[in-house]
Amino acid sequence: MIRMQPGLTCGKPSKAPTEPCASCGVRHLSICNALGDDEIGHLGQIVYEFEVLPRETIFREGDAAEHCFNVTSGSVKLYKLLADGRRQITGFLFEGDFLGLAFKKQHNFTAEAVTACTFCRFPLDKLEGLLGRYPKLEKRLLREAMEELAAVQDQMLMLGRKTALEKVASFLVMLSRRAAKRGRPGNPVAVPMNRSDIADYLGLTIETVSRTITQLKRDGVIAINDLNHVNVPKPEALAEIADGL
Amino acid sequence: MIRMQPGLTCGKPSKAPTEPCASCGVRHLSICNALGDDEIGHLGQIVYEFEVLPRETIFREGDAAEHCFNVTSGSVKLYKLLADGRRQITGFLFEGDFLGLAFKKQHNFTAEAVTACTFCRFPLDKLEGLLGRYPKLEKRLLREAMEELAAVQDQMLMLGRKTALEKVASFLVMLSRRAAKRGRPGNPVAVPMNRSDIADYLGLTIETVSRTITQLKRDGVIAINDLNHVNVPKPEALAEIADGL
DNA sequence: CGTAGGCTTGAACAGGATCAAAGAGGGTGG
DNA sequence: CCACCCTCTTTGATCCTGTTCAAGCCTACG
Repeated sequence: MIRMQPGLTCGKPSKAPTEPCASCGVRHLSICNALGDDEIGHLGQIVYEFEVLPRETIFREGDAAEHCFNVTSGSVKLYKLLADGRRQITGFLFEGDFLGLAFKKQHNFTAEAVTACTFCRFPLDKLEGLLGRYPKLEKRLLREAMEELAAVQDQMLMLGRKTALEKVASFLVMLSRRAAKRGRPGNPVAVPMNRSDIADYLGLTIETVSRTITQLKRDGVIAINDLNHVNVPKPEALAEIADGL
Repeated sequence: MIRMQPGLTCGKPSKAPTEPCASCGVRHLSICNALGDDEIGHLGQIVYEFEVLPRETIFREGDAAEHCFNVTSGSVKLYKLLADGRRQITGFLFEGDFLGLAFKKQHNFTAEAVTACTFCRFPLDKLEGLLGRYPKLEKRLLREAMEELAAVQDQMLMLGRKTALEKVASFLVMLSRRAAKRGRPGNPVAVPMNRSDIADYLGLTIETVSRTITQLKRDGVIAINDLNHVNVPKPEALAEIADGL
């Protein structure tokens, strides 16, 4: 379990082409795609692009909520802390994922870069203006929120009722599915986060995560090349373990 | 237990006044309040009211999602199951709470009455029509969904990182706050659900819940009259325990 | 009364945590 | 290019919180 220390504020701006959103590489993955080619210019007018290094903080729990963001590359973790430093990672984000929309004054979790990342940033007040103007954007956000709520219930089932083995298996299955959805390899699964992040996501310790991965390896369900890439010879077996079968 | 079938009505209809929504007693708590007096008649035209007994199911995980609901009285639990029967209760609902909005074909959790309940039911297709017509209704739903997402992150922090004592304390604090928000007594906290439901909400066993409550009692943080009503002589102490202080 | 279901309490167990130490890279500077 | 160091990961030994198994208790209800 990690104790947090104050980090850096977020990053430097990256290139700003004339039509940033129209030609965006992850538009098809993101909420921006709710707007058509003729409308997306409005997003481009309020967007600011920037990049951050691994471990840099995008925003902290309690910060004034003035912007929301789209991840355009890299991976991000979201977490909450208890007073004594116990940490729960509530989610990981990848390219195309949206974060930071809150109708409250303050963010209620911290967002931190796992790898180097690039983001689009939107001022919340201006985005809300666009929401009023384009109902389909709002509808898209609502849909996204409902999907998130569904996913989060699976996560609670996992946290509250699954064994360590089932948790680790669920985690790998989740990573694999999300990679596949982005057109990336789902089988040698990319695992950009370290053991500590995995542990804090699963509600375990790094030692238990490590031992469990070793066990899956011993049982031939997974095979490990480098630490950040897991081969899954038997995806069905892994999925069954994840579901408690 | 009464088996529900998709598409069929559950429970029996309750009275249907001429203007059901305009005079609704929980309107101020619910999303319906997004519509003004002049507009709310449209809701009344598509609403169907009914009641269910304790332990009756409103809908099951996997059922076709054809309706959404507003709880008008009573308490409801939402849960997911693993194949072997392990259960995680992902939330409790009380009067004014909304459930069942899904943009997927199927519900992804089960909703079951804890106490006797009354509901308003809305056909999803017709409600979506109203959403298009009244953006403020959609905005209200989005806001509600964001609040739900924020609450659910606290819940994950609890499930993954809190001790049994902290979990039980958090649970009581949650019940107390939600009761207060509805203008009900927050101090003798009403606890409508049984130990088994509490356990499955907190990711514990009934024995651990029972022992933990006994401990809180022994420590003078709570006092118990009847099993369903908890007195909290030291609310601050309980809140501190809940936050891990 | 008597019984059944839910709650509490006790005793033993176990899964995962904690404490400790040894490997494995990877980057840096000599 | 290599030696050193720092961090992350793995593995081992022990501990402890919460589980499991089991028995008794209370209360509502027939």
